[in-house]
Amino acid sequence: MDFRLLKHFITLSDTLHFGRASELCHTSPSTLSRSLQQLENELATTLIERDNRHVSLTPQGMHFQRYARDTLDQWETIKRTLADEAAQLTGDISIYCSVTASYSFLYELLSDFRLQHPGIEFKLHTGDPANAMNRVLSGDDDMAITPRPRTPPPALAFKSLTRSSLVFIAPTSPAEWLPHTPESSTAQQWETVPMILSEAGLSREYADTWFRALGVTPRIYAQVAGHEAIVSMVGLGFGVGVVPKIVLDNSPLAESVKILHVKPELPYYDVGLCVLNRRLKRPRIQALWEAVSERRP
Amino acid sequence: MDFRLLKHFITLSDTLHFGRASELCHTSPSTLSRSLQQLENELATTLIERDNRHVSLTPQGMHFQRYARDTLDQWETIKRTLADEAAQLTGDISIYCSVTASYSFLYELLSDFRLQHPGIEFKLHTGDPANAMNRVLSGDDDMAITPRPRTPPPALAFKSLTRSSLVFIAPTSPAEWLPHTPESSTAQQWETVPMILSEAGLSREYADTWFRALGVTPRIYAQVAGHEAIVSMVGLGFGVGVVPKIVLDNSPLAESVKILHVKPELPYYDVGLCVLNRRLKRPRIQALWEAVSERRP
DNA sequence: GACGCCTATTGCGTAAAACGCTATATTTGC
DNA sequence: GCAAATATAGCGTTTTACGCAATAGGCGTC
Repeated sequence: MDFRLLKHFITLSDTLHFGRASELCHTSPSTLSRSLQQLENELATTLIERDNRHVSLTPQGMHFQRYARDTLDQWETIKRTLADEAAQLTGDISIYCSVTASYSFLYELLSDFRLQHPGIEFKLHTGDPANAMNRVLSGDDDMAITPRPRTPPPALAFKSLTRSSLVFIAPTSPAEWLPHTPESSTAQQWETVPMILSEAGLSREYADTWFRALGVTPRIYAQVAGHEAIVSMVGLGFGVGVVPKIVLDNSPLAESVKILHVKPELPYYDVGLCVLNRRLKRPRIQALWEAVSERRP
Repeated sequence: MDFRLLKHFITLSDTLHFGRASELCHTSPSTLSRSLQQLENELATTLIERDNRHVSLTPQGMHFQRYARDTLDQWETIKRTLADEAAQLTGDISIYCSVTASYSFLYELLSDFRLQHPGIEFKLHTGDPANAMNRVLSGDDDMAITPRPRTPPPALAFKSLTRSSLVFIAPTSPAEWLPHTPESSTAQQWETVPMILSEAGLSREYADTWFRALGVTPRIYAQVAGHEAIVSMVGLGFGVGVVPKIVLDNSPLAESVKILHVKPELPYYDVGLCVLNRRLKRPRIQALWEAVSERRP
């Protein structure tokens, strides 16, 4: 069923005259006759009673006329609607990040963008930054805020937002296992410290590297998913943790812990936004990506 | 826009895979690809984001998917509806007849038919029987109950319902101009009688013929449209009228008038149903026509 | 009552378009 | 890095659609 058939039928049912209708449709009477035949075959119904001299609608024809008009109207409506939607970006963008990132970066990142593109909805998923890249690679989320790995997968595009340092944190309450001179680290003063580390992710890798350089196998008290939980456990006095400083700055438990200024310091790392290269073709993703580039000159 | 494009799009948006969708559509992947291109061209929008390895719906695609499903649903619905309507006759049948006919014939004519074809509505127009054939010939009404003329127009089909005689009627109240011996008519006793006749139609023609045979030019007191009004005027004592006996039999004023048994008697005539031959092709008209044939064995 | 006009329909030759096969480019997983 | 997967463009063939001209039938008119 082609919409041209509907147009032909409507014109015909308005004029009740094949010759005049064919002119209005910019076609020949024979084409119009065949259009109507095709329509009536598909519907297995007579829509227009006609002979060489008279043309009139059957009851079914009147009914079908309403259908045809509605259908063409709806077609015009969807065309206009889709054009409007294309002009104004719409759809969802899902972002995966840590709770900390949702506090610290996101507002700044999205506040302007939301005003500029009110048709776009954001779906925010928070969780352990260690999963961030996989969530993007698997397509579960469009974007993620994550520490930039040393060698990002080629399918991902990366954009730095800020740098942050990893820090050791200890409870402010006293504990006998606290290293006495964290500024000059010795192996033996760290061997008995109960450590609270990430299960995985860059902070864990950096911490492991740090201990290996010191020649120490740390006593791991707990492995935690999510940096925020590390702050909690350290604040409760369970041990010493390693977290990005930015997590500490945004933590409501910052008072319960203190930074241990160890030597050598843990490395800085980039925190940035990542996205699948191929999703950058999506207009709304591309728009956000570029908005991030142009932010804060 | 062809509905096949919509089907292709829906299958594609369900499977998100050109190969599998093409099998479901019983076509080739290249056809499917071109269907989608055509659709996107007509809509000037990207519906499906795709590369050699991934297929996904855009926001517009999701919106259009709803439209496409609705549209195909509506198409199936109208097909079913029209098929039902075709199985059960529907539409209007308009009938023109005199008030008398509407009392006397119509109930009998239509009562069974209405039960058998509840989808058909009747539009009843009453008026002077003299107009009946013209109403049908011009297409204003589908059918009419009318006296059968001596030579019916070739475009009309005719079917007798009953015979009726024309009668002279006079007021029951005395009047000096009343013919004293209607049974043996003489010219002079009729010349002064105030006659109340139809303006036109068969009853008028027959009356004229009757008077001409008698060699009398009647004194016409009033020319009336509609036999029922003749009974009224005669009942009020204005003169002598000529009406079909059946009108008298159905008149509430029958008590106010009496039949004059004139010699020679006015002729009988057929009262029947007429319809345009070409309208007999309409199923509902044909059904009624045949129901009339089979009525009352 | 025969003739001529009007008009929907059909036959047929041509034009267009749609289809499927194949090759290609590109991506992904091992 | 290689092989498998897959959407798409090119191209030859088939199918479909179009319009012209002829046909058939109804209707008004002389």
